[in-house]
Amino acid sequence: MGIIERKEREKSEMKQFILDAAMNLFIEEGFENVSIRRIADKIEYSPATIYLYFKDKDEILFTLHVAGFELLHKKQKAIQSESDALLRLKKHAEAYVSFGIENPEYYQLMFIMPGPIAKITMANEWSCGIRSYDLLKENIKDAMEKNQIPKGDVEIAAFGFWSFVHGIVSLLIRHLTFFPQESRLPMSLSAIDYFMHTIKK
Amino acid sequence: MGIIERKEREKSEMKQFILDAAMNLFIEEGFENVSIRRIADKIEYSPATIYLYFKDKDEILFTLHVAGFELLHKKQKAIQSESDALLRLKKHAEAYVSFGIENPEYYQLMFIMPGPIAKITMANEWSCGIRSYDLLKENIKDAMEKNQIPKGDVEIAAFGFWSFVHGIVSLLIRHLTFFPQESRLPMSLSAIDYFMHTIKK
Amino acid sequence: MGIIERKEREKSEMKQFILDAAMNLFIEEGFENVSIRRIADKIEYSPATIYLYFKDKDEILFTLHVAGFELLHKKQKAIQSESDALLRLKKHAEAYVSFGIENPEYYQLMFIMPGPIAKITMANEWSCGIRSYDLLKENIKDAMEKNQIPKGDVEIAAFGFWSFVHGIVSLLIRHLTFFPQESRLPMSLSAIDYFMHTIKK
Amino acid sequence: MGIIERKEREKSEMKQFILDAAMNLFIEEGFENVSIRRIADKIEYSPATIYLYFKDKDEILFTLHVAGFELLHKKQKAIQSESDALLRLKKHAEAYVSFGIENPEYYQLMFIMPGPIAKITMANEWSCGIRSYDLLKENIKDAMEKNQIPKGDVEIAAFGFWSFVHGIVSLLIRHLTFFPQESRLPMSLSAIDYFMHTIKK
DNA sequence: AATGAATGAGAGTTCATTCAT
DNA sequence: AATGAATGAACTCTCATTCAT
Repeated sequence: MGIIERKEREKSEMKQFILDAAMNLFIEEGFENVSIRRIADKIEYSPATIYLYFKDKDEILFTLHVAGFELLHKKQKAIQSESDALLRLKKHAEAYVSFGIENPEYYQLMFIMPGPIAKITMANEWSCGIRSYDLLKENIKDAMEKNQIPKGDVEIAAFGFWSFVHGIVSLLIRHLTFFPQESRLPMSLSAIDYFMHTIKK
Repeated sequence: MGIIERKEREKSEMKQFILDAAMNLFIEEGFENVSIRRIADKIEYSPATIYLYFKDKDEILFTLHVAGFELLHKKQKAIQSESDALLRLKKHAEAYVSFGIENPEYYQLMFIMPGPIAKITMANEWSCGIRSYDLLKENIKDAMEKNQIPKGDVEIAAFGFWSFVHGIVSLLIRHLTFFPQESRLPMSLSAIDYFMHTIKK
Repeated sequence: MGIIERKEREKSEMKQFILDAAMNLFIEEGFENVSIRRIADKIEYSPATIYLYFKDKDEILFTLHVAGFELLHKKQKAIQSESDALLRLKKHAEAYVSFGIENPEYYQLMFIMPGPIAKITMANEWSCGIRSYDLLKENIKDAMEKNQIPKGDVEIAAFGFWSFVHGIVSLLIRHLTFFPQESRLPMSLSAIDYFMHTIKK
Repeated sequence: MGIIERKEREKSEMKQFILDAAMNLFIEEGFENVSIRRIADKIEYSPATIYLYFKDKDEILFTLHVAGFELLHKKQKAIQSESDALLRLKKHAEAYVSFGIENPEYYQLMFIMPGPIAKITMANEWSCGIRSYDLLKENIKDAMEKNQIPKGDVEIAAFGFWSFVHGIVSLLIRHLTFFPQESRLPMSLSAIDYFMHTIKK
């Protein structure tokens, strides 16, 4: 039994090795420069080897995608302990935005790039994303019930809320604002602050 | 005299023909599949012919880009006549979102795709985008001054506002919501409605 | 009659116009950047127009080639009045080398580039070159007869002599020496000087 | 162990295969017709395969270039044992010229073609050529010191000497003489002979 | 388990040239 | 006389992927 387990452990270690390399390339050189060959060069294996661990390039991207959602979800669960619904909502937004700013390459993969997303929606594997969205809806519902924000259709409010934070990250990632690098997070937090302030009943 | 005019008309028609083909490819096959050759195939001309009308691929993308901004700006100017500041702000949002939903391929080119954006920001040609953003800031300032929305830093409020609508369009374009095609616009308008309702002082 | 003549004059003026443009491009941008389109751009005519005056690109190069020989021949005839055979030989060498250094692009066309030369030898149009070569042989024969240089096979001596000066120009044109631009001519003259000094009986 | 060696041998055989094909194309079709595709066609491999063995086209040309210098240098070292300085100089010339006549395609690559030369001088990789030139200068200096040829500036004399032999080869390669193929070498040797005879003090 | 070798398909671009007008 | 419009053929190079070993 030990042998099989060891083999499996080794296999998954190698997978992780490849994923790390891919993600690094991603960060350092941008999406369009991530190629199988480049990944292989980076880990000092041959391109063919990668195909022993992943069916094709898409599978690599998809796996990274899922890992990204794991990371985001962890961040969001961490603030779920906050008891005040409105504050929790705010922290939720802050966590989301800071995740996006700190991990722009993951964010891109998860929410912006057309290729991987298409694959994922097709594969009905969006479940990992839905989990996070459900958390958001719960928080909104809670805040509405506690009369902290105006009542309304939860689905729509959640969509709006998500749009807001997704918009912040998207604009920043694409450098569509002229905020200097270091003031991105503070500016975003200020925007969230203003928004939460106005929404408060 | 008529001859010159006809030639010019034909030339610009051909240009438009190429642009249309490029845009169609865009919609149908996604950005990474838009190549000079594919465009040429589509219009049943040789690849070399395209270079008679556009300097290179970037010029095609850039032209589409500018045309997109033209379209958006026109939509926004149309609602600028609204005298009530808050309502104007709302209409502004609605116009933006409906532009994005109606012209997803333009929107993608203008605000989502990495390639062209880099070229454009470099080329200091972002001016067409700024024009729209300035309109937004004016409207917000006006609404603040008229005490219709909470006072605050205009820059930040504008960033938040833009994030909100940009987020809506981005999510819809990437099919990250499960709203059926036909209910996208109504859902978006509802979200804007809820948002404008909460922001109102 | 006048009309026909005028037409012909205009035709040959246009030909010269094209040739000048080609040669300029040659000088300014190097051989590989001389294209029909570039020539056309330069003279502000369409590429097709050029084909009204020249059968194809090769004919342009060939014509320039002949013009180069004309220039060289003129230079050589100018020193032919020198009565001392040895001195005449020296001046011959100097004229050749200075022609090459002053008109590197012509020289290239005439003696270095494979394409045009192949065409020319095929077309048996080398006559213009032979004329210059014959002058050289005469001068050598004269110097031998006057006992100014060692007697020997005139054909061989002429070949050696030509090789010497051709070698000088070729090396300089290809920047195979590290002499700075301005000292090329003096260095070449010194080399000729040394050579003529040693050859003197 | 044998496996690795065999693989390496095969790899270098393939490299040589490509180089040979390139060189053949060179000879048969001239420089401007040497393209990656043509090489690939010739060896009946796909163009992409070539990139497994050479980084790019320049590397192929550069490799051929260096091989040429290796060949030339070997020939020159072989006659360096000659003790008489003047005779050594003569043999030097003969070796150079016979190298050029026997390997016209190498010679062209090394000393005549514009493209590769530019790359090489830039890359400061001209060292292989300088090695040969230094040998020449030594020989000339030696002959001057031994009073076998007229004293003078070594640099200039070397330049003149090199020009002479380079000129011979260049003229022959470009078929600018009408010597029949088989009498090229003898004619060249005769020319060297005459030249060495006249230079002798 | 790992890989060296190979490739088809495709990218953007430039060229000399033709021909109807 | 001049040209606008068009093109086929070529260029270098990169990619994801396969397969025998």
